[in-house]
Amino acid sequence: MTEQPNRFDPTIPEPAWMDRWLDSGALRGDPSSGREPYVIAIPLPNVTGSLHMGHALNNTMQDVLIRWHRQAGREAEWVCGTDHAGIATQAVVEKNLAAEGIRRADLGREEFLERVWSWKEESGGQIITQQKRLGCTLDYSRERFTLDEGYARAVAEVFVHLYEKGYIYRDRYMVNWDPGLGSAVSDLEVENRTVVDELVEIAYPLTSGEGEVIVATVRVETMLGDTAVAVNPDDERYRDLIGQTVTLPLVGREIPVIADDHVDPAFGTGALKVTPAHSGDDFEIARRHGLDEVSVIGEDGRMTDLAGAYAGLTIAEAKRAVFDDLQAAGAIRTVREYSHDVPFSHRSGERIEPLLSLQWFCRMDELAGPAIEAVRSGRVRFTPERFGRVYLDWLENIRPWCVSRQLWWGHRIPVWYRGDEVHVGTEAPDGEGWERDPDVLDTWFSSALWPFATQGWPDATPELARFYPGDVLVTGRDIIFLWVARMVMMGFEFMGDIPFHDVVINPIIQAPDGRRMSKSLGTGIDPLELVDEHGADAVRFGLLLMASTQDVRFNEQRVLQGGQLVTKIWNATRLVTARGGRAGSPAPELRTVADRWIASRLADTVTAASRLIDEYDFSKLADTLYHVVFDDFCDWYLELLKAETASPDVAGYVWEQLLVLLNPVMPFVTEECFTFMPGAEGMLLTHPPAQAPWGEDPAACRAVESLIQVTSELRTFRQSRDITPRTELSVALAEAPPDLPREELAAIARVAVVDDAGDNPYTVPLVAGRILIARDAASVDVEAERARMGREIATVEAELARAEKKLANSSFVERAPAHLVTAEREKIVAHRAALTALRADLDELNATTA
RNA sequence: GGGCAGUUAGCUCAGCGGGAGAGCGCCCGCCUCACACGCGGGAGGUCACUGGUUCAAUCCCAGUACUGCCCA
Repeated sequence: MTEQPNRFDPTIPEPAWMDRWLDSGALRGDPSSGREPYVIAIPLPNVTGSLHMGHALNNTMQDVLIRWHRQAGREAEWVCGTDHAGIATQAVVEKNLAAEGIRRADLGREEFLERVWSWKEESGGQIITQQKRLGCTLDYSRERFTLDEGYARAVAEVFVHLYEKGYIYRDRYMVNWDPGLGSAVSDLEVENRTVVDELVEIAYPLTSGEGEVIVATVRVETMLGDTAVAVNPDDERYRDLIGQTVTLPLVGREIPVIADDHVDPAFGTGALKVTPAHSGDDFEIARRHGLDEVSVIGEDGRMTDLAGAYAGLTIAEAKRAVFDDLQAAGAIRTVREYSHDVPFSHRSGERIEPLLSLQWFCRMDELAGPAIEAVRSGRVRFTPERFGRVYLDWLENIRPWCVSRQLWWGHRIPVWYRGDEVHVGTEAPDGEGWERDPDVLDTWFSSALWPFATQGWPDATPELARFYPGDVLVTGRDIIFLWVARMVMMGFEFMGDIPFHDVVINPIIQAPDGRRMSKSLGTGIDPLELVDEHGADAVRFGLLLMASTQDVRFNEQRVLQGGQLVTKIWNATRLVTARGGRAGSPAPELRTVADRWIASRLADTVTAASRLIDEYDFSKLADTLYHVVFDDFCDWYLELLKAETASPDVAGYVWEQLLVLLNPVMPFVTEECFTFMPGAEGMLLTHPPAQAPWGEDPAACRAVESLIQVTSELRTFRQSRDITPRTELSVALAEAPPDLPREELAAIARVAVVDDAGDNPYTVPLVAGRILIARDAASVDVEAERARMGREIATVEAELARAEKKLANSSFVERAPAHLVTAEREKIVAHRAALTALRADLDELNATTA
């Protein structure tokens, strides 16, 4: 064993420790070990991604869990890998190509995909390396990619199965068309933004020639595809018109006026133009009434042939032209500004174009049933609990999922066509002339299979048998619908069981100013830079401290606090070993009150830490460990050890246990320190869990609490009288708590315990009782002392008055619990005694100096 | 429009029926034989507002005002 250096540079040993953990084989879960598995599937990062603050927190939380349970003897498997991330990855490669002046279409599908694969091999998956820097003990040996061969087989299998069950179907239906992407996207990939548009009122003349109906729209160009005008059946203004027809201006089509409850009489004129092919709401109305669906806008963002004279124009051009023509025809009534919410694509940021398109959908109702029941029954539990409600609300109102995407990078839909024939299967059909569906599946379709596809499904592998279901999912609330709910649904459908029993929602860490942390806003903070600066342990600790049940602003001070703990751990190790503390020994004998106290504190901490892990309260866990190290172990126990009122073997034993407890949170410094403890064997990574075989010792705790209280009072006394810490005070403890450990007090507070504090001593009141300090009359500043005593007396008088007032309230005495009433009575006795003593002191002071 | 959070010390956050806590910052002492990246002492809060329940409310209930997020 080498000697422990004076100072610790956290960044130096980190890579070495990661290598040792990897070499140990302990990160690879062994399905044949016979131990109870503990499995976490990581929220798979995009292969294009790099580690941001959200990942850093999320991954640290998981690493704490996996390390804790690994120490506890569970067969730990933390599933590792990346997502092919269809849109994001394709976009990166397209951007690189654009720099060379090449477009995707120039290359063709095959060659483009080759480029994507080679990009993936060279530049993808950087995040895996970054996870190692954070100290994450993922099973890197089983790293998976959602587009690797086995995974692709699972995806095709799932598609075919769902198709055969009738859940997956192809339909021409209203979709969210993302013009920037040139693809449909799901409802979940759309966000509403408030925009100001021009609301135009257009007059549609009644075909009968008697009057007109005025409709309002922000999408003038879509009037070319109108197939009805709808009014509310209860709207008096239009009651007579229902059943009549109007003639569509510019187009000349005769379209009916229909009644539908969905129409809001208060909006616009109360008459709604119905464009089934280009509005979700209108589409619903049209399906209810069997109206024609006329698509006037195509997937290329241009007007179709059905738009007649406007065919080929872009949407913007058509908008202008139609408006001008309506104006010329005298059909425009009013134009005004109108603020409303419209959908935008999460992906491209462009305004969504709702249109009819032939796509693959998955019906979700049946799949949702068991997933709803799992959470309702508590088999799957959310932390914080309220997110279970969010999950249920969505599943209870679930709609079909558009699973096809018009991209190249992804799982190609396993469907082949030949004329009117359709073949759905994991393999291409026999025979000539079959063409495969060009579309790929929504990336979330494949990530929904993550918990079992990573274990070899559909093959019956040993891993699948042991590592499914997993235990915990730790993730962000933004993907409760996109991912969590779908994993539960797919888990039931294909494994017949839940994928995990706990879902822990990690908070979102905002920028220090409260804005979102984002690269584009320039508000991002790179966790790896923090690791460079402060070390991974400090960053992990700081993030955990920030991890409450609500969103928090990033606070670098928490990372600094982690850095302080790292230093403290380092130095405490030096002291413990210098005093002869060892690791690897059996539980030692407790010889002193200090020993009994720290043993009790350890027992308490082991219990608390275990409970906090079970409750996923990482912030409290970090805080608890911080305070037991700083306050209990270093501030008091090590001081008592230096004063030789505690035992080195106990110090060594307790410190080893504390290092074990701290290890899941701060793996690097604890492993490093452990190596400097004589007798230490192996790594903390696989060390047995912390033990405190003595249980709690309330008597020792009370004694040390008295010691701490009296010591603190004496320190305050010194400070207020400008008495240096080195000056020994003579203190009479006659009225101090009887269990106050005197030898310890003498050593730690630098006092001489005397029987008689002489004439006219200082009185220091305690919570219960008081101590007397001998006075050196020569050093007294009489005026200052008189003032201090006056303040002291006033404080105690106020306390006394408060207690008396409480007891004077008969309702309190009658209704409050007896122990509280008793406590107040005892306070009165103590306060009166203290007052008597203080007043006597003051009289004495006045008398001797008069 | 519906829902969910939040409003506590200068800052970031805990606490959640019986006398307000932490870390940092601030002020004052200490180079005390592990640590000055340290130790000790201290100042600093009508716990957003208004009502209600209770012997007792920062904590429970109702409402108001802001702030953030989700769904439509």
